[in-house]
Amino acid sequence: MGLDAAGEHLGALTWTSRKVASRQHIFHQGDPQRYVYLVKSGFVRLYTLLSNGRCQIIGFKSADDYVALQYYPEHRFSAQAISTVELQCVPVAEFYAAASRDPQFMLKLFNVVGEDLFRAHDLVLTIAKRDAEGSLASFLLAIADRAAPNSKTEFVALPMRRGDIADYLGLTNETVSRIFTIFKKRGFIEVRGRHGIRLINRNGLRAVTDRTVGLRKNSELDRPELAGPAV
Amino acid sequence: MGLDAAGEHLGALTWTSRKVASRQHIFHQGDPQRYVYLVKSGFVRLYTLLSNGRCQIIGFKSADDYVALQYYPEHRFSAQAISTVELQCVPVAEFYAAASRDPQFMLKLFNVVGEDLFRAHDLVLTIAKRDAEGSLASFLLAIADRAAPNSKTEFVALPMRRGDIADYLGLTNETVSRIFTIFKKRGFIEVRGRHGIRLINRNGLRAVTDRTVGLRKNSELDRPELAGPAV
DNA sequence: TGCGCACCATGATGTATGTCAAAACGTCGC
DNA sequence: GCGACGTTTTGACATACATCATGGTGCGCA
Repeated sequence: MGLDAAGEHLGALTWTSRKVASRQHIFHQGDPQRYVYLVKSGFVRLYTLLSNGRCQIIGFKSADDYVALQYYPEHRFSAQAISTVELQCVPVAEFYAAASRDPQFMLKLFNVVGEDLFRAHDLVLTIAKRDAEGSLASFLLAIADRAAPNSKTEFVALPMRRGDIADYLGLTNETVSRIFTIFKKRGFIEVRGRHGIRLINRNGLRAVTDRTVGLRKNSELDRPELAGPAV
Repeated sequence: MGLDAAGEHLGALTWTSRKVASRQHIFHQGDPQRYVYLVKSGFVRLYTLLSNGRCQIIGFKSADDYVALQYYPEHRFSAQAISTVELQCVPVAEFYAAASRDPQFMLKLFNVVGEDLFRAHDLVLTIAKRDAEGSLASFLLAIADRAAPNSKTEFVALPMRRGDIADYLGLTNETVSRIFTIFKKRGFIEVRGRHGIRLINRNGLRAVTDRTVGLRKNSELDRPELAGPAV
């Protein structure tokens, strides 16, 4: 998914390296989009600012993730470093011109956005009609899996602050804090300083994950029927 | 965005028409993906079913919208008709093979998914940390705009049930119902039978839209700084 | 045209989580 | 290693919304 996998045509592109200090913005929502970015190291948070000043975090990006992978004149959200970040940047016009010449790469980009879409849907599932414990449990498991897929390591880095998690899950930092304490007391996790935890009991978290509110026995939902064009 | 705009290469594809009755499924989450669909008329709801039986609606599709526009072996959500629906279907393999031969069309597909992604982010904004009135106001304005962009017509079709709106916004049908009544009493809307409303006071709704809960004065958020690779 | 059922509306009540306040803690600079 | 600040934690309280219960209504079908 990184530069290496970008196909031969892209090697010729004018990638520029850029280092961004923690808390600095990479770009702002509404800015004209000049570059497509690829994260090399560090963590980035993407957020939208509403007219009333509210901040909703819509995702976190880390190494090998693309940022602002869209073909649109202006940025639709803001991107801010939450740790020291190293990026590679390529001018948008050049990027898409090259991609258009390489259908295989274009398909790959299509898939990357498709994954982002899937993640966005997942975020909706995580926050809608789920109680706060469920949301946080879901988040912790997801971030652990994303950092080290099918790994059994217990340590998980949490580079973002509690407030960032709250702004991501649609909670308040107080609630996030309280639930960390609850999970700690139940022996699900162990807090290692401010930027990391150890997942001691993943199954405990998984059990919490299924809890929801607002569930109504919705009839006729998933009855297998024939798919495809024939009737 | 429709078949017409699909480019010359796609005219040769074997599109099949299919008519689906209300409440019938087009495909189920987990089914192997065989076709890409293009809605010609009617309304479709897309939803995910969680292990605990909860149903989260992640979107509604209508005329000229693609459904299941992803390059992935199985469907990641279910699609169900909420009215009589006419579809056109094309086998996935054939679809992407043709798209790969037409970079311009591939780029178009990329943009369609990009729009879906934007909508998904918008859904997150709509439901997270917003009170129920804000969510519903947002929803009504969005659906009105989508059905007839920059139009002043007051009538808006609501083909889905109250429960569907609830499952979309992360509320209960009772709450949705109550808020419809509130909006009615305030003179924002007028309910026209079960499947339509008239937007009488859009600005009233817009005012409600900005209300949130859980807002904390998040410092250092959107201070304009320099974007791009240079520093 | 009218019946019946699914959908919708409204009421009473409990609870999760937001809000406000203040103390404790970890981290970063010196 | 020390101090100071921003972050996190904890507590007391308020409230919006889910829940449970019941009655009302539009609409599809005979």
